[in-house]
Amino acid sequence: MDKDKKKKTIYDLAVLAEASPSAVSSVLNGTWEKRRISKKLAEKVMKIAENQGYNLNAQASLLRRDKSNIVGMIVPKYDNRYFGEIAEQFEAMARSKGMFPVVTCTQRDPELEFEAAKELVGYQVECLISTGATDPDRIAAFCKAAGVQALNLDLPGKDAPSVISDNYAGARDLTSLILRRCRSDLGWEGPLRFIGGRLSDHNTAARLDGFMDAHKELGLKVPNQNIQASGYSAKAAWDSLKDFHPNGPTGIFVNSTISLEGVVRWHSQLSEGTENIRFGCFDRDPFGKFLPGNVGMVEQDVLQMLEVLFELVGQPNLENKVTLISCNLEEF
Amino acid sequence: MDKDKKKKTIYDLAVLAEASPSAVSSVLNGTWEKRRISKKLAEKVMKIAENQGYNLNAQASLLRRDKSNIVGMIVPKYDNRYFGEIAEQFEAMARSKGMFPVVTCTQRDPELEFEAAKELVGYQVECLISTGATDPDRIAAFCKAAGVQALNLDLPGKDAPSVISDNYAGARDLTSLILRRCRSDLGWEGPLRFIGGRLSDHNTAARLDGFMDAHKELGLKVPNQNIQASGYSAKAAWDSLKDFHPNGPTGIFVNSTISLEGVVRWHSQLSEGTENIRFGCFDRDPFGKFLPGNVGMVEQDVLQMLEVLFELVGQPNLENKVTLISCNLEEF
DNA sequence: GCACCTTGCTCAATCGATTGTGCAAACATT
DNA sequence: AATGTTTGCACAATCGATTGAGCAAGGTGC
Repeated sequence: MDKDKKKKTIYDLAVLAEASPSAVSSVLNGTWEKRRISKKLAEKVMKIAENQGYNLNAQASLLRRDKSNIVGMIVPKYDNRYFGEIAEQFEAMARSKGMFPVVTCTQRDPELEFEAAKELVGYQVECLISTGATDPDRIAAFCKAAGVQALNLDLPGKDAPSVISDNYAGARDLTSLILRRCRSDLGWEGPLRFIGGRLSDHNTAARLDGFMDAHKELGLKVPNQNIQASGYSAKAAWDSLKDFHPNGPTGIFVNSTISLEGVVRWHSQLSEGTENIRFGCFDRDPFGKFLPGNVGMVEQDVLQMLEVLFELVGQPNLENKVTLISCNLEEF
Repeated sequence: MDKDKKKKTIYDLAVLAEASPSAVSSVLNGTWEKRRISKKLAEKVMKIAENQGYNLNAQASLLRRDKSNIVGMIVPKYDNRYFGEIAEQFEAMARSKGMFPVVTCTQRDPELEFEAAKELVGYQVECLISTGATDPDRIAAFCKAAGVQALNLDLPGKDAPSVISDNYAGARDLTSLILRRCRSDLGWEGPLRFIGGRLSDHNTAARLDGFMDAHKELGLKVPNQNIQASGYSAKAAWDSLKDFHPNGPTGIFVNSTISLEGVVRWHSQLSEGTENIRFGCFDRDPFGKFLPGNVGMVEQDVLQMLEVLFELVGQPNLENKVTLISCNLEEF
């Protein structure tokens, strides 16, 4: 049964079942009734397949069929809960819909993103989802040329439908919360600092808009040097704060949990005044709640995003519009 | 160029280049010099492929070739840094070695693990890595029957080579650290509690051994009710602590960051005495350092594990032995 | 007894790339 | 000029499964 290491094929089974390969194939892929194979032969074949340890060769099967049922996704990193949950839920939902998910992680590297996209298209994905991609339009263009559906998640593009969080509203509400808590906890009015992210990226820009508007509502002006969108890394966030030794109350809007790592490090290294600091973070981490000074986190609604996304999968001729999904603000 | 949505094939290119499909194929896969195709034709074909947006059909290519260069990995969850880093680094290392990684997340569900393993084998992976698998031996048996190499990571199995952390030593050292800090910070001698994990799983058992031995070294006995390996979930950890209101100093060994979430929740909900608690956690999280009461975390050496693992990939006739990788203990 | 339908399969083409073999033309050798 | 060698490619089989078409045996109706 497992004497010879070569994989069994339908031809091997056909010999054993004294039937034709096509009969074997139709039994194994469930079309045998449609093809008028007798129940007797079907059962015989299935039994033989079972104890020969037969396993379908996906390559051969996919090559011949017109639909692959594979959905591909690229994600930038697994270093935070947000993308981790996206990947995990995406896989679960795809499987529950009878599709085969392939997720690949591209390290926020534009070239790798594109290479991975090409590879996935080579694997005949029916739909390719670019999550948080640096250049989603380049991928969308490639997909279009290959006749593959492209969708964007988390970060929008103009050449494919996009499903993203309502970053503006989430950031505005978080900013208002931090400001309110600064006033109630510290008797301080603002303005806050904005730490992390990249202004060139759509989400950071939208969040900054919300940040500014929340200040405006209270008649507050934000000085330019308070905006430090220094990138997506803990070190960058720490660097942009390390020379800041507040001599009174202060508040910070932290743009992403990865930046939060740097902010918390800075916070913990201050020699004094840490009790006079309040901050909040766009994106959630289960440990965030227990960090001193943290007044709230924005949780992006991953499930809702993916549900909306999956409604688009397989739909032809979609408009390239952006769907906004509301976030949940959790106050501590 | 992208007028008709169908993908270009080597046959399309062959017509355009006025050459044979085999010539086109060898140009595109780099064997054209060996096959004595002229540089002139090669360049012509490459140019045509370029502006026709040609992309290799992986299915067709793999069907014909003997080596797929695909390495598959199943991971249980993306809800912690450890598995996230494993997935991310695995993909990066596989790519740097010219392999194509496929990682799939199986939610700690034994059936899904097995189904996913079968699917990956159907995709002709050359090696299948079971990470933290509930039943690695079942997967290994299946792989063996299909002639596919199986390897285990994080949790060992007896039917395939395994690369895992030195859980015993890591846990022993962490336990010693917590005990030491309990004495120095709180003037309390122990014994500690052990929270999280499953005793049926090898790693929890090994860590418990280390935990017990560290106590033994100090002549401490651990009562049975101090051992609460209640599973891998924050809620389970919280449940096993929620009725515990220490009336003096106490210390906890937390087995996994997911359990830590529950422990920290319990800790934060205590009405008094939180300053008399010390804990440490097996596995690292960047926010752990800032949690009040946390004296240290064990970081598993993912890079080293993967390097050792990749040395095994592709090797025939390996012994099914377990390789232990040392952990790093970080004290706060 | 003949036409016709149903049942239960088999045949052979096909998906797109790879690769061993073969062969004509160009070139070199004596 | 005859022979051998190299160059440059094309042919056709092949990987394993899928699927439209076809065919023989058996049954039915009149």
